[in-house]
Amino acid sequence: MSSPSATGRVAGTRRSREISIADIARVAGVSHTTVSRALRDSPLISQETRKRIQQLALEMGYTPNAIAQSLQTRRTSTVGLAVTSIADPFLSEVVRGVEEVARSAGLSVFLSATHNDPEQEIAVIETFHRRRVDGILVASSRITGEYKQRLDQIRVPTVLINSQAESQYELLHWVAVDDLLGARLAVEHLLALGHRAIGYVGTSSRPRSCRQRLEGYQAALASAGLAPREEWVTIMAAEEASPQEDVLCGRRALLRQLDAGVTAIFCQNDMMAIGVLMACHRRGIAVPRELSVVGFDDIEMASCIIPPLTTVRQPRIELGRLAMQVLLDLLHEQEGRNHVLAPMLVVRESSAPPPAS
Amino acid sequence: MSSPSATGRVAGTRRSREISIADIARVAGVSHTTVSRALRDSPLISQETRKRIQQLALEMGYTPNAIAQSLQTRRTSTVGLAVTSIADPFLSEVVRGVEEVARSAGLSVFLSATHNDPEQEIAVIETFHRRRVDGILVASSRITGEYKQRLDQIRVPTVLINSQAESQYELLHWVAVDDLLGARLAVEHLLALGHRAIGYVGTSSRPRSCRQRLEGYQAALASAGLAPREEWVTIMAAEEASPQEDVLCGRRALLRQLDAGVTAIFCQNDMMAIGVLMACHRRGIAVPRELSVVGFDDIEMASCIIPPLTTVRQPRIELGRLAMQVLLDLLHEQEGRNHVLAPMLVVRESSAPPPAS
DNA sequence: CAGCCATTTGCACACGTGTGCATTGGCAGC
DNA sequence: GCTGCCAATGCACACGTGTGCAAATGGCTG
Repeated sequence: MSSPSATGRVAGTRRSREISIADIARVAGVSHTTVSRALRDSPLISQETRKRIQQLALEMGYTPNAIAQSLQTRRTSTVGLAVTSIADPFLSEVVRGVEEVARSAGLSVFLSATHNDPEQEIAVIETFHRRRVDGILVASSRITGEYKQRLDQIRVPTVLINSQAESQYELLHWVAVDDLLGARLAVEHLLALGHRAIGYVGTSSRPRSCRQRLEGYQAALASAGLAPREEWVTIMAAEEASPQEDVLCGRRALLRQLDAGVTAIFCQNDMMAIGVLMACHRRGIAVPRELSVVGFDDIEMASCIIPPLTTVRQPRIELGRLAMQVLLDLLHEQEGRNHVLAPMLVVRESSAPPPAS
Repeated sequence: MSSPSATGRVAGTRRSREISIADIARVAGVSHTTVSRALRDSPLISQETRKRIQQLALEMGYTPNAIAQSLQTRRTSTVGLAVTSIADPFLSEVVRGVEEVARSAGLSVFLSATHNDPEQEIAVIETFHRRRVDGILVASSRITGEYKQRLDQIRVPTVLINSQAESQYELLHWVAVDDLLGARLAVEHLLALGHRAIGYVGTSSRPRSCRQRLEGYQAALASAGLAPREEWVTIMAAEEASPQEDVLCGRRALLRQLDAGVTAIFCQNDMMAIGVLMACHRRGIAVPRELSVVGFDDIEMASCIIPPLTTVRQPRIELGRLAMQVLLDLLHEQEGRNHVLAPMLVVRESSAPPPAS
């Protein structure tokens, strides 16, 4: 599969030591103190020497050693971002938002994947701590209660994004989308179209959003005077929280939903909805004529597939930006405010009135 | 849009100093030297005190300070990864592969976006250097010749992934997919189906892969004894290298391609192909009956859309893994071998014989 | 019993930068 | 000329960890 081609120059000549302020000091005939101050534009240093030293630093190709600075100042200007899956289209946008804000604030971002495994999540956070990040962001966290006290001990400002842990914790900050509202918007849309038998397809890999969206679904049905039937709800068992897995869950769920006799399906997320659509395509079921399908998230793909998916839009980039903003506030010793973002219904072409029976 | 909800505990109680090996030494009644050695399992320390100190460290909740370690050892166990766009489905997988290998080697990854802007790419690399990363990975690099000498000065092991820079540079290492071969596979597939008027749609935002795929396209046509016509080739001007932009380019390109009278279109990547498909959908053109469309990359979405896209699969995760592996070799003072990965044709349902005219 | 060696521990310095305080030199005011 | 003040610079230490070398201890051998 792979073929060697060119061979780069061997890294034999060991990387010579980087030049430091001491080197500049030697050349300039001053102390390293003066250089340090000159480079930071300290008013203690005369305009003249300041310019001279800055010029010299430039000529010598000096790059400040952030490691040494961090050790001294006890701030690394670094944050850790833990996500369940890097290739998840939903999380990609969140990461993008985080990086965007972090970068403009002069912070660098460590990215690590947890694969939806609490153990790995803890390991990732410990690594972040070891590297003395100034703050930590965790998307779809599944940290359990027993680890909370360790987090308390570490005492690094932490913000959770759409936490999947069932128990909240007053020490942690968070940013999340209102799942309950989103689910209600979706189901009310289907009800308004005339559907009466509406199914819900969720996954156990994200327990909290699954439960909350289920509750929103049930609330909407109840408001319409409908008693939700047990067989309308399909929760697929899954450990991994990957797009592939979600699609598979969606595909597998279709049969059960059809057996339950629903005319519309509300899915926990877009990938599962796409799985349902693919299964429909395979079985020759016309969407939305015979069956309506609604997703959740509004990932890029939702508008690209055929039929374009009716879904609930989560402000994904905004979620990342906001989480990073909250973390910035915490780093500036301000109190961090938690946020609940409102999702939005996006009607496309995968939903329509039920077939006249 | 957002509503404040709970208010977290104010971070007022300033994070007390982390405990250090000196603290452990004090409690254990030994010197910090002994603690340092004991924690690193040095044979210089007696089994007994080693155990005792390790136990103590555990009880006191000690976490080694990687910053201080880095300053001392001059290795940060850190790599920088620069990508043009974080939310790009192609790059997401590459990032995933990189992170996977890096993590299993005990390295942490800094992630930064360059937005396909050489200036920002340089700034990102400078930041990585300031943080003294052990190595740098750049996906879709656009670094120009004049910056090369600066890179030479920095002297950080660097590996390029699918570099878009036209001029190669012997000091840098790289991993790439064989664009020329991929394009030939795609076009030969269309030729085998009977197409004779085949178009090419590319974008100027990734000049190198655009050129190479164009060359592969031309080579395939030439091999079939066809003289490629100028109007069959559409290169869309674009600065940004984002999925959205690519889709737009694809949509806009369709008209020109139809005017040129082609019966099949080979696109520089899947997002552009999706753009073409969407434009077809809008104009009521049936794919593949009236027009065949072939993409490049084989992103997740390619198999989810309707019709499922015929495309050229790039081993994306493998690309990331391999790049990181080459970097690891370089870090271990071994010579780094450059690699060319072979892409693979994936035939789905967006390609078929041309309509009988 | 002296001397040697192995084992275990600590001293002191290094990594590169930031900063409180002391020091130096120049100049104005008396 | 002396004093006081201000501007400019340097000394020395700190941040937390790793390591070469010296030192202490104890056991063993000649």
